[in-house]
Amino acid sequence: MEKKALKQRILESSLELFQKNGYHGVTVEQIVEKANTSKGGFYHYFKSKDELLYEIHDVFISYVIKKAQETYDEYETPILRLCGMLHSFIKVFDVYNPYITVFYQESAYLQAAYKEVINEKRDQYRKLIERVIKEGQERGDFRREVPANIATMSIIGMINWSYKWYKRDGPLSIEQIGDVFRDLILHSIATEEGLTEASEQNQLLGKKEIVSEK
Amino acid sequence: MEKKALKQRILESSLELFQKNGYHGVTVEQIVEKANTSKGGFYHYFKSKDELLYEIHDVFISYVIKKAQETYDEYETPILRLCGMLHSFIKVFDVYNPYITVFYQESAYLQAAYKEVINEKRDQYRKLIERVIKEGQERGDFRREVPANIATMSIIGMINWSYKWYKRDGPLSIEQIGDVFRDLILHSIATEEGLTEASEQNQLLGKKEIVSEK
DNA sequence: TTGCTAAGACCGACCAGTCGGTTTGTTCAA
DNA sequence: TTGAACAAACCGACTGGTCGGTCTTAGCAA
Repeated sequence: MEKKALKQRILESSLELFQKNGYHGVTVEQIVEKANTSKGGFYHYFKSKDELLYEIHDVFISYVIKKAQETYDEYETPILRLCGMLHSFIKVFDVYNPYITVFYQESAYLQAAYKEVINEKRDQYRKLIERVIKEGQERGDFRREVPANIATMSIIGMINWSYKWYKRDGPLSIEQIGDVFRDLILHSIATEEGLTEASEQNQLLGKKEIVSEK
Repeated sequence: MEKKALKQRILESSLELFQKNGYHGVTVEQIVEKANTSKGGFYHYFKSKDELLYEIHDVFISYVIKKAQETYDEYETPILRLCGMLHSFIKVFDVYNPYITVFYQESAYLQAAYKEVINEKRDQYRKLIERVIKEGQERGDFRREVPANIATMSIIGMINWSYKWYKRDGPLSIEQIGDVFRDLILHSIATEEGLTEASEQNQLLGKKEIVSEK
């Protein structure tokens, strides 16, 4: 934590500390010390500790939305779009890992005004996934009897929860986990036709299908 | 909050407040006021605010484990066991709703010693589900190519996440959600044979299959 | 009288945020 | 080229308020 711009240093230091001790388990004093600066430096860049928390939230959710939207635009079919979004979101876990923990653990402590902004964006993300699923149902790729909103939340839940157990240095790589998630999700909502289409398309893109070891 | 034993009143009051404002967003003073007692009353029953948090965690996770174990013992086949455990866990959301929120939101703030005890129990629960899945794979009910540990965490994640969006007075009943979850999970991990077996058995137990509206 | 339960005034540590200041960088007139 | 004038970046001692926890006292049942 040295040469970078001070604001960035503060963000990274706080993130690391928040992840370990929670927002309320960390004092501004500690952040300032880890970032190698002072109270003055901190309050020069942030109006308050609350604002810092908000900024962490906003950086993260904005990035996730951007990635999802890009993926949506990149592909044409619901299946490819869904797989792509899964893939991109899973990958965020590697890069933005500390952000994620703070995002899901501490959002309760956002001030009301900030919380509203974040919830708005969170909803935007949800709606994009739901849209992909609905389009897939219309096209016959996904089973129509599954309520799209519940399916959406299931998928989001399944992935999001991994922030609780996934460890970068654990036995499972993020790619492995992503492949299994894709497999599970496709099997859970795709129709027969959708499933075969999916395995064809994913083969084209060089994505691994999970297979029995023996 | 009146007639009941004071300890229970304190628990319920704190739960309600924690759910709304988070552990650190609530003072002992507020708890005491809502429970219609005093600091003296509070510290007579709890060594500290931390201990109260621990007790909330413990009551919840112990109940969940007990229910899961009972369900395991009640049924014979992996499919019935899994469906039963889903059902019982989903139902906990209605009864123990405030506990769940606190459990998943505030466990970061448990003191190290307490945290260890809770993690131990949490693991116990995870292993029970994983066991059912592995037994199902051996029996040919569940697809063998799916890693049991990831499947377990997917299922847990899917269900757990619903504490973030499920509302008791929302448009979706807990039974509806549970039915959809069961459908999604079975489709995601069951084999062809497992699926047909599941629909037969669930029909016997009077559980609804989800169907297209039109 | 004894012993459990509870009341509530009080304490002291802790911590977000302030404020008067210094240092560093930038601009521009002479 | 210089250095005066200004501004932005950064420092850290201090404060005011908050809140978990203590302690003395009081009610009351047995």
